[in-house]
Amino acid sequence: MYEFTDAVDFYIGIIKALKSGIINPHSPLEEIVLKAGNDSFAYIDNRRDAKGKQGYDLWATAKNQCEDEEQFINWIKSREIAEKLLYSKSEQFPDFIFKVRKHEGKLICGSLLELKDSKSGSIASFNSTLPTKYKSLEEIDVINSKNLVSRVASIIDSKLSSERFYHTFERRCFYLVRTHAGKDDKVKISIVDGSFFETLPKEHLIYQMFLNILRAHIEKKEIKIPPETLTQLEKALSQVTDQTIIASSQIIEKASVRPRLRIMAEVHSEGNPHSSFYPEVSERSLNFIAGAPAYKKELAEAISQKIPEIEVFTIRHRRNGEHGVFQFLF
DNA sequence: ATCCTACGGGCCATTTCGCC
DNA sequence: GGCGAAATGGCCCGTAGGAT
Repeated sequence: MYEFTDAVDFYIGIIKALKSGIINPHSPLEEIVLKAGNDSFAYIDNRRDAKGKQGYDLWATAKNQCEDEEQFINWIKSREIAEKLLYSKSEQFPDFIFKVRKHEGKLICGSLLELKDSKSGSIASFNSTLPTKYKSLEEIDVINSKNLVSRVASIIDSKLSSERFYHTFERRCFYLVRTHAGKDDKVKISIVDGSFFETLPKEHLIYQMFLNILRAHIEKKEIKIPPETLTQLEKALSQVTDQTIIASSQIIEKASVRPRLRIMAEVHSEGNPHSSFYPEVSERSLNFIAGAPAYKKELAEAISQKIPEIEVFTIRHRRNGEHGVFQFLF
């Protein structure tokens, strides 16, 4: 049992589901996740369709522990979950959270999973939530400006949610990425470690962005700003770190529109494992791609033991170094 | 000629606000 | 406290023009 166990189990789950034919490479990503994930989630963002379309009830286990429906509803309400939220589509970050586990006295797993589906070869844009390697539940609450996600997760994680570091321990972020969706000969699907996308702290990314905009204007208008002023500005702008504040629409005096600034992020091809940068990642493949320690020998052996036809190799991310790739061809 | 990337855009569900 | 409107968060598609 190690940090990546939940993601690896999930990867194996997808392969098994593909092999058995209950899903195919063109099934909706949500369906792939739910059919492969088999009761391993502590949070599902779209609980409405999970239940309605895929027959996956996040609350099934919790319900079974209650005597009847009424008792369950009362219990949920005592945990500050309104009944109408049980099966809603919350549109919060993230799409899925795996259950936490305890190993040698420490919390592990509980990884986050985001879905990105795209008809083209590039990864669908990130809107408002910049991709990172780790996030804690506490940070998720800040991103969402509410704590629905952590409330739901802690109910499903039941006893383990009272562990001391439950809300603060850093959880791995994984991204289930599909490119060339619908094209049978070109489609690629990968579970990608957030480290593939995050090569700089996101705070750095944000203020550099504002500085770039400023520089471009200075250049275009051919105006001179003393270097000291720019240094001061850089210092001031480095305080701009909170995407929630950035993304809220703003009231500008005398304006009858409220401008809204949302930071979206497009993945560079060096950060897209499906791009021509990484020719080793084949078409018609399902991959698990992660930085250290994922490609350590023990893990590779454990995976190969379960699914012998998986190929194991490494690719080199220009900025974040070696990443292990587990590849299954379909 | 074909592929790829950057950018712009459309659209919609849920949540919160604020009025009655 | 209920209700409609406004605010917010999110998804990913289409396309022009550059790269190969």
